[in-house]
Amino acid sequence: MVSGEWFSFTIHHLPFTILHSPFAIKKEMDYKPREIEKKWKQWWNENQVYKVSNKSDKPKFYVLDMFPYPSGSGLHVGHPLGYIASDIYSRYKRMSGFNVLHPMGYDAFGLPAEQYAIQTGVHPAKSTAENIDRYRAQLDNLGFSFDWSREVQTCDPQYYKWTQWIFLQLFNHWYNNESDKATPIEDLVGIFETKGNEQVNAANSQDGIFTADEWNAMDAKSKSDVLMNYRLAYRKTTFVWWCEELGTVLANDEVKDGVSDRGGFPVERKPMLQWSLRITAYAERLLNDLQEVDFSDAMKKMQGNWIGRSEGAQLFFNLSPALPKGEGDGTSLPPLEGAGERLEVFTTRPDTIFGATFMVLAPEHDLVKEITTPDQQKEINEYLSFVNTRSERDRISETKEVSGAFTGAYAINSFNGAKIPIWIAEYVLKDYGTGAIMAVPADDERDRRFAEKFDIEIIEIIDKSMHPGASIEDKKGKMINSDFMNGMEVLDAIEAILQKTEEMGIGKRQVNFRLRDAIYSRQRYWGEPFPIVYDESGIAHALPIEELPLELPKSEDFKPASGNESPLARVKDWVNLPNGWKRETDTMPGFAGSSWYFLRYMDADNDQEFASQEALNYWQDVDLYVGGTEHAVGHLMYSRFWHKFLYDKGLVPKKEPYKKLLNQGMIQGVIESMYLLKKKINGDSKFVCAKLAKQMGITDYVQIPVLIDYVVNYGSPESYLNTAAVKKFMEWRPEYADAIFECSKGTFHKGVFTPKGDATESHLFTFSEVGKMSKSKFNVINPDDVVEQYGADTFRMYEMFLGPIEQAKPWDTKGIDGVSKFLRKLWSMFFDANGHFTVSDETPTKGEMKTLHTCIKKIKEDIERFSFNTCVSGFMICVNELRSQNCNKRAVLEPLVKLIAPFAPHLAEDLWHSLGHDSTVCLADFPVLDESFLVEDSIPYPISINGTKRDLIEFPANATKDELKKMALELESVQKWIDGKTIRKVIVVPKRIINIVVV
RNA sequence: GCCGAAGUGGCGGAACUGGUAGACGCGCUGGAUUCAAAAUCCAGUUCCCGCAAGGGAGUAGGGGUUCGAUUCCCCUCUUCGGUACCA
Repeated sequence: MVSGEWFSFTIHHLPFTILHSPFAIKKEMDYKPREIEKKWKQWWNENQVYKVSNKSDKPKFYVLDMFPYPSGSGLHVGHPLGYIASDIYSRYKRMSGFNVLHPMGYDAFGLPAEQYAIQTGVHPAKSTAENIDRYRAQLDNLGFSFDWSREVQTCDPQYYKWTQWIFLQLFNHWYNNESDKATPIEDLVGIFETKGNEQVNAANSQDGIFTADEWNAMDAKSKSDVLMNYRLAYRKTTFVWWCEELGTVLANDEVKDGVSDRGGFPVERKPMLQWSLRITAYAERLLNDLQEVDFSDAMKKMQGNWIGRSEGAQLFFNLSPALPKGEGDGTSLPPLEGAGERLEVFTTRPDTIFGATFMVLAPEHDLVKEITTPDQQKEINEYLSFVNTRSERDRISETKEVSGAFTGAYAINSFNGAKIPIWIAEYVLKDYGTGAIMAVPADDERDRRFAEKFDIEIIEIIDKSMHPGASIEDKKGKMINSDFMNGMEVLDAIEAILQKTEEMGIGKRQVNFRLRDAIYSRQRYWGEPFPIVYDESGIAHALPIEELPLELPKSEDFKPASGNESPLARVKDWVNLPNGWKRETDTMPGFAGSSWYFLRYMDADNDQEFASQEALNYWQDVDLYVGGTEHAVGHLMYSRFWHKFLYDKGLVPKKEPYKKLLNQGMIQGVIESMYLLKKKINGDSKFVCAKLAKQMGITDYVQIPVLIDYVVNYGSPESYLNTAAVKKFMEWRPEYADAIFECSKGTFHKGVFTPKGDATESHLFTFSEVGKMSKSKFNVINPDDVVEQYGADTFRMYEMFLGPIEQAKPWDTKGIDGVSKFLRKLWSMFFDANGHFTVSDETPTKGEMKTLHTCIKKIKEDIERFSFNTCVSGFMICVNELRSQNCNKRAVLEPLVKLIAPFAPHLAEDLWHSLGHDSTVCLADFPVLDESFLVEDSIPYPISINGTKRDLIEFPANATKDELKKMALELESVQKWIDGKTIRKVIVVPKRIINIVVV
């Protein structure tokens, strides 16, 4: 550019440019990302650009990332995907006039650090701190705009003080179903003292009813036991998932497919005394309030299914003792007392009662012992021991095969006096409903299988002939063989029987949830200690707030203890208090700290409260929460539950913690593996080429994952190892130093390649598949390496460019060159070949302004709908167009720099300062769209004949429909197609298309 | 099995409310520059027929609604995610 142009600008227009004549700035001509990134990161840091205040005139906006668990392997390229998206959004909002809270922290308690400690002896506190340092360095490398002054670590006593405090609040409350909110436990004591528990409508696990007198007569321990059954955090013996390998109990969502989610170890059902949280009290609200939040339908569905609400009825059946063979009415049943006298089942289809030809109890059901007749005792015992040997995996894998045993006892159908035999079977679960069902083989698939196997009568009760193809769930058909319901439609019959059973006092409407209370105890060291002490009689007492945080003792002995004991039990001087009381030795689970961390960021240093009311009222809730779907039923449910509890207490202003949830897809890795023959050849291992292995049976070989760095063309079907790679592989895995490597080109053995034909080197095909990026698959790509080569801005934009944020996709470094090239092009628009700053203050052309404003419109719209991949292509189009226009005008380039600042902040900051600014681009105003630049004089109209495009013609933008129609029909290209035909119709869609229909 | 999401060139993907299918990028092909390479720049690139002009087909497959369908409806197939004796 000619430098003379620089002095023609008007000074009031852009006053600062005078300070920077083109001669004053001498830049390196090339874009050097690593240099400028280092420089501006430091500058941002020194100037505390990202620090955010709780006081502002601007509207608030809270952008939250799911904080990471700092694992030993560090971040891989998949982790930052969500962080980049949220960072772009935060920066965009900040520039658009919002006071943006965008914090980061660490979910630092958990099993892996402890497993690592057991293997290596390194204390979890130490390894966790080291991992956090590493994560921080990796995160810093990517230029995120986090306000680190608000960092939280869940293992920090100043943080978990409040985790413990919230736990104690849960401990000190019960759930009142009448007012539908959590209520202080003192209130409940007051009710018990005056009225007993009969009138209390609470979420509870209490069996039986007591009067005020009975309550008042109880000793302290009994009272404490009763109250425990009402608390929101309670201790009870329940069947829990026990993982022997991990030495701890696990929650429902930590068990998948019958094995532990972490580590994949077997789990078993076991009755244990454990702390639990009564999340079931909130089931209905957790379900209903999903309507208010902006989560994906898939996410809502997942949570809805997990909660699993079903409407039905609770029905009671009188029991009948089985008559001993060949005798009169002598009974072998002991008299039952209290509620146990009747069998209680849950069913969604009370209308089918006349088809109930047997009852099934869960094997663990309390009644089993009491009702089993002597004749059947042996059979029942055998079945119970069979059930005991079955792992959860067995039960899951054999869902088609039914098994069971007859107790010898009967239930009575109150409507017709029919005697219904009572069985026990694995397929009925102790946990769900009442742990007992009435089985209707005519109308239930499992019940039918069972009846067929054990030759039990099947009574058809619904005539579905009018509804061919309708499933059982459709609830269609006419009742038959059903006494007073005969002829009714199913839905009417359900209503009729519900009324009747309620009148007769043998049943009532009931809603059931699949959701279980959350087991909250872990027999581990590396977690929050419970702020609970037990007195001599075993009554649990809350620690007073002054004693919080109850710090985790600095034990070096964190190995799992024998039996069900927790490692903390061995720290005797910590457990045993001077007054003879004992501390709880279990620790809290991983989800404890993560259930409320987003609130702590609002006021992270507060040592008086978990966060001040002022801060909570300012920030309110999370506007945008970005994270993976894997937390759908765990973390998200727990934190919504805790938040609702705090809301009941008036401690947080909103019912729901997260307004909008964005789920980023997983970035997967490519797993490359080699085929190792199971059979050794003369004592040596042998690997064969993937193409050879395909011809063999799957049982002949095992797949050995190989470090992807060695593989040529990794990720493609043509991936292979050449001779050099095979050598590297042998160095890496010395146990295979003497192995034979056979491929179609020849055989490699002990450093010698024996070719088949004239091949010169080995060409050992490997097998490629897309899968999880993980240390054990040797396919981890460290973002640091990519950043080192291309720079953080390129990395950020490339990750966004890969595809829609919500979609899973495999990492592929090919293609990053395109983004890198784009940023260099953008850079080069500001400098000439000699590195002179060449931005001019000339007035831009209409075309240049149109290009700019088209881009502004696109970027703004696309950021707002989280379509970051199309933003990147929008920038590319803009830069390509401006370059073809040879644009170097400040009035275009300066807004462009601001536009791209959320995506490539380092580059933008550098150019921004080159443009003469002293303040940061991060807080500059985001460019505003001026539609007037987008107005067109003419519009290209596709002309189609019968829906097929035949021409593309520019017509004046202000032409009327009739004019357009006339002009279109006159076109030569149109005449050709309509010649000799009849025009049926001409459709003119202004600004879109003209379609001519001919016959 | 049930629930949910998706299926578009050689590849990643675009087309937001039914209106030019394949934007943008990678890769590939040709050319310029260079002693040469890298880098850069220019041109081309859905498939089929054709030198071309042009024509035909085409968004997993089949059917439908419509002047017009990647988009809406029905059926089938495939892939991914969730969940699973839930009564």
